[in-house]
Amino acid sequence: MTGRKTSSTNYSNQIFLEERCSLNELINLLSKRWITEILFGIEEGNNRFTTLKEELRHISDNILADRLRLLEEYKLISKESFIEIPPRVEYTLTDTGHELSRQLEVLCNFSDQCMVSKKAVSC
Amino acid sequence: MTGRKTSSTNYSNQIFLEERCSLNELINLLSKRWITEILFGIEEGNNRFTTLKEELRHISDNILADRLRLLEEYKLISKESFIEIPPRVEYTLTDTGHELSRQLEVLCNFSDQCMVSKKAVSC
DNA sequence: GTCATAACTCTTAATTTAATGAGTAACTAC
DNA sequence: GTAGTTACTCATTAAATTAAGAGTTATGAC
Repeated sequence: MTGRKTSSTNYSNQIFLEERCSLNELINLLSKRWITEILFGIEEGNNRFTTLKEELRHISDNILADRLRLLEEYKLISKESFIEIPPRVEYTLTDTGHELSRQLEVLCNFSDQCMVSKKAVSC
Repeated sequence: MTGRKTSSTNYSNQIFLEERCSLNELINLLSKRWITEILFGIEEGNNRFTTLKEELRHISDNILADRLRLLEEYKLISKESFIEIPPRVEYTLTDTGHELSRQLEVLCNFSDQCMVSKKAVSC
């Protein structure tokens, strides 16, 4: 999870795209592996680190931690820590998070119909 | 552009996600760099390799070729080749492609409002 | 005193993705 | 006969992303 090399063409191209359209910024976030499932999981009330980890059986700890951090940074989820031993932390969707989730469900219906098995079929 | 290693955890996790929800397959496609801009470009009538290359100033040839191939494979665009010298090839959106483009515009409005400068603001 | 627990962090290694730069075909204009 | 055109392909290198595995902290249960 070390930072990017901001002097690379790779980086400046990403910036070019994000400046052209904020959709590219959103897609860049959504394309991080596991992130949609984490968002949907939290929406459905699966709101803790360990239970999310159980649901998404193959995710590794550092990735889950990173994704939760990202979602919080983008204000799509918020985090509440309870001072207990062992610690308890709960995540919930923000209003923006709920709105995104709703939009993604629409897109999901589209992909269900149109992305069957690696190739689109006519809608 | 060589193939993936299908025995990796990286690969099997991607499959796990795509089987969980087809949205992940769609996002995986949309997350390929430049692909949304190519889709929008073609929608707006910028329908040739060279002109797309000019519009997206920093894209490299092999990436553009790969993205066009992908979009065609997913039946979001179709390709017409004219037997001329120098060759001429034109791309157009399929019905599915138009529908996707429409859906992405909605998502784009969302991201315009909510992804201001790397961090979401309340809607 | 050893183990378990939750929610993480850190380093390193494997894998995937994107970029660079050269090359191709077939013809036209100069 | 040299350069220019379009729509590509190919091999190599650079960079980014993901995964693996160990470590942390404070406490309660045994």
